[in-house]
Amino acid sequence: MAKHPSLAAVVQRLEDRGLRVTAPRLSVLAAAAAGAEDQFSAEDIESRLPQVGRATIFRTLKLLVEMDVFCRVLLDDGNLRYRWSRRGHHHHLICDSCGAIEDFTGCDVTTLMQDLARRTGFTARGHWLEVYGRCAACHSRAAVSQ
Amino acid sequence: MAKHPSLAAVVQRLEDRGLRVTAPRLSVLAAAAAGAEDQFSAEDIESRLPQVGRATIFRTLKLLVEMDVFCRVLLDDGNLRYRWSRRGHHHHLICDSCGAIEDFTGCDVTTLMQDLARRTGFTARGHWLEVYGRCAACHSRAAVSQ
DNA sequence: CTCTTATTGACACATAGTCCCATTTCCACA
DNA sequence: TGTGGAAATGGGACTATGTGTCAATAAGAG
Ligand SMILES: [Zn+2]
Ligand SMILES: [Zn+2]
Ligand SMILES: [Zn+2]
Ligand SMILES: [Zn+2]
Repeated sequence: MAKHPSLAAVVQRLEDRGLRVTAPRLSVLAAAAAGAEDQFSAEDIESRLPQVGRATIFRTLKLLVEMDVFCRVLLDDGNLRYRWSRRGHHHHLICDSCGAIEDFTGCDVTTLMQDLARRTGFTARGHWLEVYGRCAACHSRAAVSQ
Repeated sequence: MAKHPSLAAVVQRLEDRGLRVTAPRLSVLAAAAAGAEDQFSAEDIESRLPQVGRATIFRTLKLLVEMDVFCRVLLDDGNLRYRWSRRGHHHHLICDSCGAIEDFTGCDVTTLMQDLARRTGFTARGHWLEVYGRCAACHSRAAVSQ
């Protein structure tokens, strides 16, 4: 599975929404794909694109998040990262020790929500979940160095 | 159940940690208790306490969050609120329509986590969950106005 | 009452954005 | 191929939410 969708697919989705395919938008996509990491901060994009206005960068990030091209990841320290979205409902597993982020689908909070509705009369429309811990790679690394 | 713990209890916890009970700290607690809402922003506190330095307000908020006197609530729009913590592991149900926040204990994400570990080898240390939807009161209000 | 040390306040700086508006650019259509 | 109108941009000011520094102050133990 590719780290991120083809540019053509994103362009298609922009056009489908009647939005323009502009140079700044393409630059942001390129800058997001350029990093070694699969995650990036707004600042990363800014510094990779000094010729693009800051307001435009934030507008574009917001747009691409709305379009589910990128998703936001809330780190344990409260900082925010962006990441190519795997699209559709998913959450993130964030490794404390190496900082890697994995996606995690098959979120089964529904039973939790149903239980909730029964108990409190609150109907959930959505939720935000981030999981912090230690990834498999860091586990084996730790096991080896023991 | 009281909206917030007694001042004496908080003072006790400060002393237990060897921290000083100072006028600014007491003011922040008073300002947090003063609002009509059970939630408040850093800015609310600032505006209620013009005589207290901004840095002190943020330092105090941070301290009280660490002490689990307050908790942070992440709204759907990304804004942050503070709230008297019910203490211990819990999450929030945030009503889209009236903005009310309810606490929700008995979070059973553990099975989810175990499943996760089996599938991905990721061991969860903690998690952050906020639930957005519609509260019971807003449901009945909607039913009446139909 | 006095000493030590935690804490404060002022201010500069940082990050993550938003808002405004004149200018530019895309692109549908003639 | 040209062009008008809408969409998007860039620059700059502004906001919210913090953090870091440091000299001055004050809590509270003895
Ligand atoms: Zn790791
Ligand atoms: Zn989910
Ligand atoms: Zn409500
Ligand atoms: Zn939980």
